[in-house]
Amino acid sequence: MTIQEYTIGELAKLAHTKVQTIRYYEQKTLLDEPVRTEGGQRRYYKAALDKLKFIRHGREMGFSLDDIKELLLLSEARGQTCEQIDAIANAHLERVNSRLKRLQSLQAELTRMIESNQHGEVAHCRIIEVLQDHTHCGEDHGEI
Amino acid sequence: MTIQEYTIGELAKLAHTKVQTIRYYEQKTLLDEPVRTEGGQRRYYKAALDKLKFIRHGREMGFSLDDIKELLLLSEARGQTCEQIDAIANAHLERVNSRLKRLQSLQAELTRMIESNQHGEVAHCRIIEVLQDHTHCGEDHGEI
DNA sequence: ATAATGGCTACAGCGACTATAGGTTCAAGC
DNA sequence: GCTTGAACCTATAGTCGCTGTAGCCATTAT
Repeated sequence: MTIQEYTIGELAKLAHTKVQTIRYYEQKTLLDEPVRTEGGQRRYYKAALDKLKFIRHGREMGFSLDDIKELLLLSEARGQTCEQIDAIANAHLERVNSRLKRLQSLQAELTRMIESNQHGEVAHCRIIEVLQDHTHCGEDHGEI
Repeated sequence: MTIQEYTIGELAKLAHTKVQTIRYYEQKTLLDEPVRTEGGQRRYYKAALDKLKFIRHGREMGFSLDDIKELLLLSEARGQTCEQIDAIANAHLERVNSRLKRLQSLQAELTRMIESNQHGEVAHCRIIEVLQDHTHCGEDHGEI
């Protein structure tokens, strides 16, 4: 009985990723270089699948690849406190919070703009007016 | 008395943009090619400033450059109804709404994860646990 | 033995900028 | 008129996180 190996395609399917994405993560050193067949094809063990799932889950939660790289490192440093991990997660939450605020005021402004439109001629289109003149806006809005 | 001209740097300042961004918009044909001095430097009239402000305002509201290009075109087609303009704005609002939803559930999940953390050793770090195992999540979350 | 499938590398492209290098032009002060 | 320095010019590469392509090679099933 030999231990189970996966091809890159199987790994991709199991982690709901694309093959290229896996190779990209390897290039960015988030995934270790796997063993290769004599012909040069990648073969993975289950540990790689776990790591890949960790990365994908982190991405789904909006962490950057750099954040995830550090989280992976820290997660292997057992025995220490998880202060740093907490800090990364909190910093990310703050970014999400501020994006949320901006998106909410953006939504309000778009809704207001669209609702006040009279659907008449372009010459009196409220949407164009608002875009032309910032003072029509009720709030300040930064980037998205 | 001659009509007022702006250098690219003045235009940038007035529209709170960077000089490179203006050249980028010209390259992407959102801004017309301006007149040039004998030495080859760009000189702008006020119409270009208005257009640039329109573009910036659209970007702040999250419209893509392609959307803005079309909005600019439509805004100059006076006499027609603004159905198409309305459609672009509504499509954008829908994108904003769905991004908002995803971001809200992401925020909830991040908050839950961080709050349930015991701040102990990495071996028992709840944040790492959640990232390792998707079943810890209360909700499905797509991309950001 | 062959064909189908899947793997390999290397590179280009997305969107909306931003930054850099290496050179030229302009406006102001002397 | 001359010099200086700031602002301008073009062209190109980099950002982030992938995704897609081209042209070739390996593996597996029949």
